[in-house]
Amino acid sequence: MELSLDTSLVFIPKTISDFLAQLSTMEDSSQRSSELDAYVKRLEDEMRKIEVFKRELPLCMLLLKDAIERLKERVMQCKKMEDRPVIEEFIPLKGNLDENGGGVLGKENSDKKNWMSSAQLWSTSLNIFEYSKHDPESGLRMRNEEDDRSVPENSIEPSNNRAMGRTFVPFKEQYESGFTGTCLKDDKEVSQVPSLSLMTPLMSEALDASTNTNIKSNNNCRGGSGSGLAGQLKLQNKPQQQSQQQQPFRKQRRCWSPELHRRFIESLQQLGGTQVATPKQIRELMQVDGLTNDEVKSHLQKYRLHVRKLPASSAAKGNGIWMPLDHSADHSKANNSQSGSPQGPLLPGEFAKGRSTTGGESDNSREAEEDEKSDGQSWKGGLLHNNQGGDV
DNA sequence: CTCGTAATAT
DNA sequence: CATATTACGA
Repeated sequence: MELSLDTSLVFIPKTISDFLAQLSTMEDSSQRSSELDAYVKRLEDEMRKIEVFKRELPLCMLLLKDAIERLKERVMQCKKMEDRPVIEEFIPLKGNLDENGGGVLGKENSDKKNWMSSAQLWSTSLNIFEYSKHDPESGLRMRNEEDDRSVPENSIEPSNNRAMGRTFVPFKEQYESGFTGTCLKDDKEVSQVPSLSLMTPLMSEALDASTNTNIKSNNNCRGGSGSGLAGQLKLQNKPQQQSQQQQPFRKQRRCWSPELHRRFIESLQQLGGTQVATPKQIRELMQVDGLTNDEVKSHLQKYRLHVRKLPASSAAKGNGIWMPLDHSADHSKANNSQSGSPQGPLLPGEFAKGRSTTGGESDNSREAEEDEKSDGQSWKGGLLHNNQGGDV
């Protein structure tokens, strides 16, 4: 449905040569140059857009830059002698400009154009976060189904199976099948929300170990981006000789989507607060496929920190604390099949916190744990302008 | 091993 | 600076 772009206003020539040719047919030279200008501007706009991905799309950048440059030359020429027919064959940009990483070799680059359209690029408040209000679990990869497909052949990291073999990340690109949310038997509206899926980090990427230039190509959250890995590359060069001291690849960063975070929060609450929940429990409760303990642990850490930092959230009104779990309008669902107490009193809150861990502080500020803003993306986004502490 | 936290990387 | 990953001690 993304084809409803308003391309009506601006025509999109098939090729730049096309464009130039068309341009040359124009009589009015001023129109010509303005057309040219507009086109250049559009090119520049787009280049700005993909600027973010310049690492992933170096060639695109190149092409774009080239095109812009040349067109600008045209503009110059145009402006100078306004009567010269501006035809000239342009360059490459012919029919198919597919050069996705390492050559997908015609396997199935058919949808390669989709990944962009489905991804909301250019962050700028596009959408990512607003559906967090009442969104269904749009695209989580639940692990209910245990659909762990076997690791593709190019898994470059056999030795380091964290979580003992159950957390390996499926490398399948998920932008096409998207979330395997279908596992939710409970009709949790497995909507076909475009984009928004659990981004699998796909840690191992084809990377040139010899030159140590690791291609960190797809690191954006949801774009599976290229990741052709259709099995055509001969990236079997798995350097195991230098396995001793080097671990050149850091795991791909996991992006905590609002969905994920939401689940995280819920699990957290069900477990009784940030302080009593343990990463493993949380992870198990979340039932998100591919999520590792460490990731949860890390997230927990961050979460705890933030929660500690800004304790009072909405104090202005006597608007006490609203239990952060109610938000969604209606979960009309029985309950999770977790433990023995279905639909029990959720939100046990946290009372006993005899955590005599390292500090032994028991006097400290009260429990500020459940101040989550109920919806994803909370601690930093919502409201951080309530400084009653005073200090700046 | 898991958990918590610090160090470190992006 | 924020966030995620890794390292390390308990």
